[in-house]
This record gives sequence, C-alpha cells and structure tokens, in this order.
Amino acid sequence: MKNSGEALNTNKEAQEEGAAEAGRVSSNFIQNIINHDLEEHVYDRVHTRFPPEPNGYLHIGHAKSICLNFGIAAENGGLCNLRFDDTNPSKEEVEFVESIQEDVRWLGMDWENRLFYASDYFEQLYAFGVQLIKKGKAYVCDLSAQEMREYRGTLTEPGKESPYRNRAVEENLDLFQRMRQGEFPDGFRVLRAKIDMTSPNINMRDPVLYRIMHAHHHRTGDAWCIYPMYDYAHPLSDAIENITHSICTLEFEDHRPLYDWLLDTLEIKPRPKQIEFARLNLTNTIMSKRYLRELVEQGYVDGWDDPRMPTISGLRRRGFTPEAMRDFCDRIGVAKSNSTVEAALLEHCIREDLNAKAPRVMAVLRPIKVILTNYPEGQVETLEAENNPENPEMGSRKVPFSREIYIEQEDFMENPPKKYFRLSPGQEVRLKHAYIIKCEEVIKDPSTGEILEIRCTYDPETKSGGANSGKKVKGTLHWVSANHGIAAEVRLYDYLILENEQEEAEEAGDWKERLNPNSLEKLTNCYVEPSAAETQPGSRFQFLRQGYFCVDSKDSSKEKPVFNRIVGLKDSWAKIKKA
RNA sequence: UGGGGUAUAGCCAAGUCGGUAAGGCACCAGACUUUGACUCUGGCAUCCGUUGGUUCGAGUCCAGCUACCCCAGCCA
Repeated sequence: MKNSGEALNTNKEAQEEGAAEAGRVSSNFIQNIINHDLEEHVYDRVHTRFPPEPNGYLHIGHAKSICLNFGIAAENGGLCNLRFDDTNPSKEEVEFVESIQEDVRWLGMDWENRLFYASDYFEQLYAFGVQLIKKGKAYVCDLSAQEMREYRGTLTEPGKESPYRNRAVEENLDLFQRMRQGEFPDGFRVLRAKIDMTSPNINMRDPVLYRIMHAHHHRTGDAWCIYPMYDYAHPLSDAIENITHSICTLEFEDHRPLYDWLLDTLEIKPRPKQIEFARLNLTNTIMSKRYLRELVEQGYVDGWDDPRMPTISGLRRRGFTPEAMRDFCDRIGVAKSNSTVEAALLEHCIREDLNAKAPRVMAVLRPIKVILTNYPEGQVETLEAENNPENPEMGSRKVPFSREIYIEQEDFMENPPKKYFRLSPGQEVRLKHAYIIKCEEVIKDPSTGEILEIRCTYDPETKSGGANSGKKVKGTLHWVSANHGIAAEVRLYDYLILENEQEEAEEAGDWKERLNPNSLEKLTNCYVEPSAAETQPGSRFQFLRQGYFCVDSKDSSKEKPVFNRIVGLKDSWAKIKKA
C-alpha cells in the first residue's frame, strides 16, 4: 500500500518525465491547480474524463479537449475516461458513438477499459433524485415550458417561485415515480431542484433535473421515458467515476455553482472540481457544429470527412497525422481567454512532422513537355534518388529518365522577370537527380501562340552524383519522364473560409459570404513518378517543391491514383513574385 | 440596470514569494542548399487594456474606468 507521500512522488515523477519527453515544461493554469491540489492533498491522484455527447462528428476543437484531458492525466500519472454524455436520446446515435471512438483512438488516446456512458448511470441517477426529494431539495413541477420561462425572470429581474414548489415530499416521490412509469406525456411535468428563484445566477433558479421524453434511446431502448439534464447528470457521473478534475469549456462557468450544489447537497465527499478553459477557435474555418452541418447538408463539401473540414475525420482524410495534431494541441496552450489561433500554426505542425517522415517523390501537376534533343531516342536511364534528405535511413529509389519529360508549367517563362531561377530561353537549370539542361527553342501553336513543347539540350557531364556534377546553376526543377509517368488526379485544397481583415462585421450568419469559392481545385492531368503510384490509401509523400500529399482513402485506385494536398511547402518565391 | 469571465507583440502564450517581460507561430535580414523547402544565425514588447494609488521597486498588490466573451433550453 502506498502512502500518500509516495503517491505524490510518483505523480511528480510522471509529470517530469512527460514534460521531459515533450521537450518543454508544461505550464498552464490547469496544471497549476492540479499541482496545488496534489500538494495540499485535496486529491492524491488525478482522474479526468473526455465526455462528448454522441450527436455529431468530432472536430479539431474536440481534439484540444481530448489532448488536454488525456494529457493532463498522463502527465500526472493519472487516468482519463471516455464517457458518452448520452442524456438526450432525441439527438444521439450509435453512428456517432462509433465515429467518436475511432477519432479518439486515431489521436492515439487509450481509455483502456474505461469506456462509460451516462446512460449506464440512469438507475443511480434516479436514486439520487429520490434522495434529493427526500431531503426537500427537489420537487415535481407542473408548470408548462412557457410558464416556467415566465417564472424564471430575466437577467436583471429575479424569478418567482413555482406554485408547485412546496409540494409534500410524499407527493413528489409519488409523482416522480409515476413520471418514470410513463404515466404522463412529454413535457407534462419535470423534476426541479429547489434552490433560489431570486439568484442572480439563472442556473440556480430551480433548474430542471429531469424531463419526460418518450424517446428511444440508442442504448437503453425504451426502458426510460424520463431523462436527466446535463446539469444534473454531469456532476453525478463525475462523482460515480471518481473524477477529480472535470475539465470543460468556458460557457459552463455559470453552471459550476449548480455542479457544486448538487454534489454538496448529496454529501458527496471528495467533490470533483470543475475547471473551465477556452475552446479553440481557428482562422479560416468554422467550428460550430450547426454550421458544419450546413456545409455538409447543403452540399458545400462532400461530407463530414471532406478534406477541407476541420473535423477529425476530415483532417485524417486530408492526410494530417495524429502526431501533428497532438503537437498542435500542445503548442496552442490552455487558458481562459477567448482566442483565435492562426491556421499557419496548424500548417507548421504538419509540415514539421512530415518533413521528417514523408518520402520525397516527383510529380508534375500542370505538365508541359520538354524534349532533350541531344538525348538518344529510346534510351532510358534509371537514376538513383534519395527518399528523404532529412533521414538517410529512408534509403533511395529508382527514377526512370528519358528523352521526353514533363516539367511544371510555372517552371518555364519565355520572358522571365528578374530573380527567376527557373527555365527560360537560353538558360540552364538542373533536373533534380538528373542533368543540367539548357533551353534552346520554344515550339508554339502557330495559330494560338500556346506553348506546345520546349526543346532543350542536356549536358551528359553533369549527371547527378557523377564526377562533374558539381556545376552550379540557379534552379533545380522536378520532372517526370513522359513515357513512365503515371497519370493521376491531384486535389488542391485551400481554406474553407476567407478572413477579410477590413470588414469587422463578424455577425453570426455571415460566414457563408466568406466561403472560399476556390477551396478545392481538381487537377486531372497530373503525372507522378512510378514509385508514387505503388502505394496504399493514406500514404503520404512530399511532392518535391510542391508540398505534402496523401493518397485519398476513398477515391484513389491503382488505375487512377488520387492525391490530396495536405499542405503546400513554404514558398518564398511566391512572396518575391508578389512584390 | 443582474451575474459570471477575460485583457501581456500580427496570432497563441509563460510569468508561483512584488526584483526589472520565457517560448512557439508569423514576419524581416543573412548563411547554407541538386527542393526558392529544410536547417542555421540575427532581428522583432523601455513594456503588460486604461487611469490613479501603495512601494526603494508593480505585468504581478489596491481602487476606479474601458473593451470584449458567456448566461433567461424541459440542449450539451
């Protein structure tokens, strides 16, 4: 048996290990509270929970909460439960309990054998209700919803007491039991806490604890026709699971007095502590469940897992890694001020992760043909190409080279501006892993002026890795051999929402006006080098000089590979061009 | 005119007993470069919403003011 001193020590060690692993000292106000609680022996352990309602798909805001709850537990040698807050059957579905588990697992979190449902506690919750009635702290109220609203008062005016407030305990007990029995229709009566109708905090004006709802519950079926409210079920579920720190978002701050009232009234001894933090806001996207649903239902996107969506499933399909997501959640921090994190930080996190992991490959998205006039017809060379300069252990691959190749349209300009390092008439560039070539002639369609092909010569002395490969040129281009390239589709994603700096009008409904009409660009005439086509859905690459791409998990096939752009590479040329 | 919160750089965010403003992203400059990437180096708050006060000393303590967010579901 450990004494509390040892337990504390273990916690501290775990915390230090966690911090060391992360390479930084984790410091946020929640950890400070926990440090204090451990030192003062308010608790001798840490137990958190992630409590989603299964009424939709998880998004990156939930990821913040998941990382926080599981992370805080891990850093303090504690535990974190996954609990479905399924107290409103009219909104909840098994489809969501499944997708939520998939998403939490994908993020790398392990709830072990601690998967719970608030609905598991319905019987206990009912018993607590009976206790409250017996203590004279709850009563059955017959006011209609409309009447109750009127009795509640307003933000500035106190409410008034319900005429049913002083019913006898026996009558309340009888009525509550008959509510459960299904004797009354929906909305006919409710169970209410008896607190204070004049409280300046509206949540304390005799809040509803139970409502009648003849609805089929995804787990309890038709066993119940009364369902507990969040404010009632949550603190008690926390207590039942021996949660120490119940972390939720800011809008529940006003509910904490009720949370505490319930636990104190029921004399639950080491009371779990509710702590509120600011939810995540991200630029260039929307996070509200309602708006996300509109995007899906009104066809602005292809579904909840559309790669442009901020849902976990969307980000996963886009090609984000769990590691990058966790890193992001670490970096944004946890505090109580409403804030909006720039999308650039998320992009940085995925770039940093993939820079180390993703094999390099060459792909031409908007091809233009280059003919090497002095390269023997029919000859094919197999060039050696490193897979990742950041990580030599990733080895190398073979890339076929021949007389006709494709390069990127934007890598050639007939009349280049200053500082243009790429191909233009008379200029030399290196073809990555291959030779230096020189542009000799531009073939155009005589009627339209469109460039049909570029004729170049190559310098056989400059083969990469060869004795004379040291020659320096300004530019290096990626390319794909015309006869060997695999045709592919590439989907370029951009922000869903455009931020207009000038207009400060950010009223609730106007997000649709900021929808980016170009959030998806499909390129169907792309060529990737052969090695990129022999892959599994979900595998990720860096397309040299372009960005990070992921084989689409739904639409890609052997015959026609489909790649999603996860994020582009940083592009300082784009900045120079603009200036 | 009620209650609960929050204000530190363009964006996040540390700042524990009051001792002279961490870190990251973004941005700028340079080095390196067979990816205009990566990496590296340097720069980027005389100042902490504001006005006063206490103090040898205030982002931290006190008082006032201002701005923004949340709350009147039988949603969570």
